[in-house]
Amino acid sequence: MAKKHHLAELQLAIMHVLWNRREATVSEVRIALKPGRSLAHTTVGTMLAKMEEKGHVKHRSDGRVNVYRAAIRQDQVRQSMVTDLADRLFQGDVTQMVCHLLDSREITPENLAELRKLIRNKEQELNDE
Amino acid sequence: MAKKHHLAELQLAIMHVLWNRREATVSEVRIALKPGRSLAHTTVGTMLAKMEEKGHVKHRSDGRVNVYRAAIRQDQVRQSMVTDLADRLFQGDVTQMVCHLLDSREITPENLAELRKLIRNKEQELNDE
DNA sequence: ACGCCATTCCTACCCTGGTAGTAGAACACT
DNA sequence: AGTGTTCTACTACCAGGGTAGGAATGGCGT
Repeated sequence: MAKKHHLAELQLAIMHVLWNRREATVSEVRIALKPGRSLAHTTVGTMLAKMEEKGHVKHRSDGRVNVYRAAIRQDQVRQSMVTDLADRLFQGDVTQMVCHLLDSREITPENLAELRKLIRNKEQELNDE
Repeated sequence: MAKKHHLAELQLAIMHVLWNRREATVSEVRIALKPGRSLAHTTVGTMLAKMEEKGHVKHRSDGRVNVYRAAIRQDQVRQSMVTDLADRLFQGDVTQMVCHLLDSREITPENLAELRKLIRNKEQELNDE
């Protein structure tokens, strides 16, 4: 039942690394973060430790190296954070939110086509019950 | 140019109060927050002061009472926070985000109809250039 | 006139995210 | 064996959100 997975900036970035490759050491995470974010090795390590306390990641020891992996799924986090924002910012009004989303960035005709399809499917689902 | 209006939980709640009524005193904000959130008078005052430093709200003095009002528009905040989340969580993939949004809560057929219309308008816009 | 009440201002505190230094273990090279 | 690198663990520190207590002030009821 949708625990509040509230991941902050850096934490999300780290999770993305972990979601992409199944496992990663501190160094690997640090390297992966490199473009755009130059952190000390220890910083990444500390962050991972904190995240482990919260249950976001797990680790196993391989020799003297810690290998981390995600302990929560990307869907769950996306789900929970999107829902959260929809509530906090739009009082749950999905339409409003999509509206802002469409205004917020460049939309290609392909995007719109996809969205149309998405909605059609959803309508189908509703009818099937 | 889309400043990062990153409003946290309580701050957003306060802004909502200020957006709904054009102006409010500390007490009024406190009362409005009451269902679900019982804060000391001073807490609300402190928060408003902090938010004023950041330029989120302004105030004028009416007698000995401070009357606060929003200094940023709801659209701006919505825009900036939605965009931000889309980037951080979906690398900017709007379709993905809408997809999660549709799964995240109860959608009525009316919602879907609205969304369809929204997309149609958007497609129209694109064609008009 | 005097004590009570509401209100602001200032200060303090705790927690979390983010950042990193320092110490110490383990290997690796010469 | 000595020096350097890499890694973890521990500790520290700052900023910001959130929370509130105490002091000061001015208004109000009786």
